[in-house]
Amino acid sequence: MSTRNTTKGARTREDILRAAADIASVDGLDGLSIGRLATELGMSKSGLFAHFGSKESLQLATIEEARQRYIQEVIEPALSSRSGIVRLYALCEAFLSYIERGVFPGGCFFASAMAEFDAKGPSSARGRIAECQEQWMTTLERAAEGARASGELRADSDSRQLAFELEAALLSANWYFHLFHDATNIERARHAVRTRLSREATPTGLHQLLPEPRGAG
Amino acid sequence: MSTRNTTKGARTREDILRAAADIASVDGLDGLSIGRLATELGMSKSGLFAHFGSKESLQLATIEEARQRYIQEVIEPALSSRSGIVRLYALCEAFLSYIERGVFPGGCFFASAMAEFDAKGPSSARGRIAECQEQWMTTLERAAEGARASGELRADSDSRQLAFELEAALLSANWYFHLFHDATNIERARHAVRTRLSREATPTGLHQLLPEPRGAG
DNA sequence: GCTAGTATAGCACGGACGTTCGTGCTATAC
DNA sequence: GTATAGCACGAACGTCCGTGCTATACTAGC
Repeated sequence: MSTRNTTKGARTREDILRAAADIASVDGLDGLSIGRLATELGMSKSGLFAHFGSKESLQLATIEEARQRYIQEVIEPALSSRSGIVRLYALCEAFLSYIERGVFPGGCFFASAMAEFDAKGPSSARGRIAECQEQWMTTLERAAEGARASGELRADSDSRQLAFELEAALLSANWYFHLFHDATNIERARHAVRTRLSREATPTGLHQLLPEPRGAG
Repeated sequence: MSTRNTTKGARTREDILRAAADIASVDGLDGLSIGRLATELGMSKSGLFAHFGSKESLQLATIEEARQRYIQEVIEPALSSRSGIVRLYALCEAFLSYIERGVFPGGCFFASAMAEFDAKGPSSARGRIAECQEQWMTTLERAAEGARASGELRADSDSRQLAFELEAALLSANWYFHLFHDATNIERARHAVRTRLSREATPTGLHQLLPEPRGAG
């Protein structure tokens, strides 16, 4: 698949980054250590290190790897829904599914990273994480704005506020699901998303949210 | 004040724990290092270490210190409000104010700690953090339940669900406020809390939420 | 099949970590 | 005035960290 058709070095690099993203989702990007990563992959510290040249560079590359996975597992599936309130809803559902599926073993990589760097001083990793988070919020906001423009959300709807509230529910689902090992928290977020969207929807939008009438496929 | 009236060792211990809670709110309980803590306080690593005997014990004690601060700065002020929807609202406002005031330099200590231990394996620190978080959720839930019992929230209201959604807004306020250095996110949470409570409130409850009529003080 | 170049391993470094130990202050108790 | 307890100190430990340097193994093109 994505391996082959490329040089050996590039392939091991990908292997490294996959493992790095998994570990970092659990232990954080600072907790990710080169020695442990090398052991886990059965290679030497220095051999692994040579691929990146610095820990900071490894962290940045790991973020990009996680970003690709996020796009593939959350964004793209949802963007295949037609725009409007359905897409907005699909984005939320795609996120919750991504948590349930355990795409990263430590829960959402970006939630973990955001929390880790939240209050720390500036660094390139922190900056990149903030960019990613901002971009995700904007994705939600644009979807809401699209739904509003096509009359599926109320005209006086505040898209950024709505995005904030939806994201709040999604994030909390992630935290409490893992902290208490209790999937009920994902259902709570689901419920919150649905009622919040229903409240903000116009009758037209509400109709889009309901299951398709028979014979539509 | 709280110093004096106690032995010297106990006072230093308090000083240590105050600094430890501040540092841990920024760098996490694992990122909290004994050497750095000692340097910050102008004392020796070993002298400081002797107060606790192990890093794990220091972490536990730091959690208790943070818990006391949280109770003093969030819980107690809110519990002085009379029970019902007003108290529930006061709890949310007290939390947001606690974030704004910067009671911990790294934002909410327990939010940081929850995120840090979220996906990690069991440890005494993780267990204690989960307990604290559970207790806070229960505090919100009980306040909601009280409001429902006294007819200020709708009879079919789901108190735990409401607590989850309020907490979601509060947590996200904390994350995004610090990540983007933008206090707008606190206002968004404020707005979310108010509308969510208004939606769930009965006419009686709604009246409680509005500013007091003149002459009431 | 030899050579160029890339990929990995080996080894050593300086520093920070948690932890232990022996020692010296500085009060209080006798 | 001497014995005792509490508190803090400096030095050292073993381990792990990120990072360099150097040599060896592999791989690809002629």
